[in-house]
Amino acid sequence: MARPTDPARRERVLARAADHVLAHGLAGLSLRPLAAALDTSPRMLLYDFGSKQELVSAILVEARRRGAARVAGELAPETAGPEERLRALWAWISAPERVPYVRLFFEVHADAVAHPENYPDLATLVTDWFGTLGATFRDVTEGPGDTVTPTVVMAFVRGLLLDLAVTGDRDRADRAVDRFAGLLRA
Amino acid sequence: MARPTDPARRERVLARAADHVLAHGLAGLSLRPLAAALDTSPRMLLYDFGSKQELVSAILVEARRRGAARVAGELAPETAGPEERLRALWAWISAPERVPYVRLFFEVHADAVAHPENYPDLATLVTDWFGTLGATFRDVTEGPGDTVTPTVVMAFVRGLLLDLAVTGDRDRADRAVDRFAGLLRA
DNA sequence: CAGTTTATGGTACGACTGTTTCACTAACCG
DNA sequence: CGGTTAGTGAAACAGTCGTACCATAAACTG
Repeated sequence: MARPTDPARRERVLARAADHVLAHGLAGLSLRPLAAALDTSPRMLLYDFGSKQELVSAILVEARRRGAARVAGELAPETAGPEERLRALWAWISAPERVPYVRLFFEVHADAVAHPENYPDLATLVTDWFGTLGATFRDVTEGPGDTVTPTVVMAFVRGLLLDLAVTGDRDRADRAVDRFAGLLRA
Repeated sequence: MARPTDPARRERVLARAADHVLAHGLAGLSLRPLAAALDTSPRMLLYDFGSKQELVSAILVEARRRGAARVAGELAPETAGPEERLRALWAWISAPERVPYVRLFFEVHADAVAHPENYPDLATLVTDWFGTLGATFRDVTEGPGDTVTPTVVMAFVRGLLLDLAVTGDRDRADRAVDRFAGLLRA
């Protein structure tokens, strides 16, 4: 034996690569500029990740991991009613700090819709928000196996997020949340 | 003077190019394969459109033109209530024939969110559905200047479209429309 | 016919892509 | 020390990209 491997180095590079993708998007990603921005070389990226495709996968997993880590802790005080929880969800997901994640979310999903063969397990990625959201909106729900309520809420939130991301009209978006919250209460 | 120009040829190529993009997406588009699929040459594509960027713009305009031409005629029988019109809107936009347009819509918007500088007038593209939809949902509206109602409806529809496109779960999507229609009525 | 303009083919340029190969250094074990 | 393995730099490979240049054919006017 000799010179033990250093797995932490790969993780450091991965973290900075995820930062870069969250800041600049996935579309134009290529190894040489990415390596330059990360103070490394395309040689090392392939040494650590095998191929560009595997690097991208690792970046997406990392981005998803970061998002999931936060949604668990910061969301859903169980006490309030569904209307307040919708507002909390919207406030959290539409906050400026979340913009990079939202951008990446839409980028990946748009690409997945166009080329599903590259994303074998993406359908589950959409539906597994329902685990947390089904719990969050349990009392508006009709039975424990109800997937329709989270579907409705998430469809509205995602659609409104896209609207906000494109138009930047936060005022109109916030008022739309008010209106939708009113519909939920009635 | 000599040999008069033939503007119809450019339109023929554009129509077939739009077909190709609607079928295969914008992401991996490049001139040589596109030209091959269209029985022409990259040389001629640039001769007709000036640059790839201008070609893409023309294709997007053409795709949008086709979609707008249909939505005017096929939608919104003014007689029915808002619930029926929502169902009609959903049935129309989620029909299998619309899948290519929906795919392209999400692809363009995702790219626009990541790189807004390339789409100077995209915000209007999102909001001008409100002209037609504001008319469609006029009676659920609070006054003629109300943009919130169409925002809510379109957010729900777009988000649910993305869900359907990714998961393919039409059953759950249709039931979500039922639920949302119930909320609108109440 | 000559003259003029549109349309087209072929080709090459420079830049960029992901990946591979070769060489080399750095760090560890016995 | 020698031996072994991890890490790394530089360069090259084979390919694609958008585009520009040069020639030439095709269709028209006078």
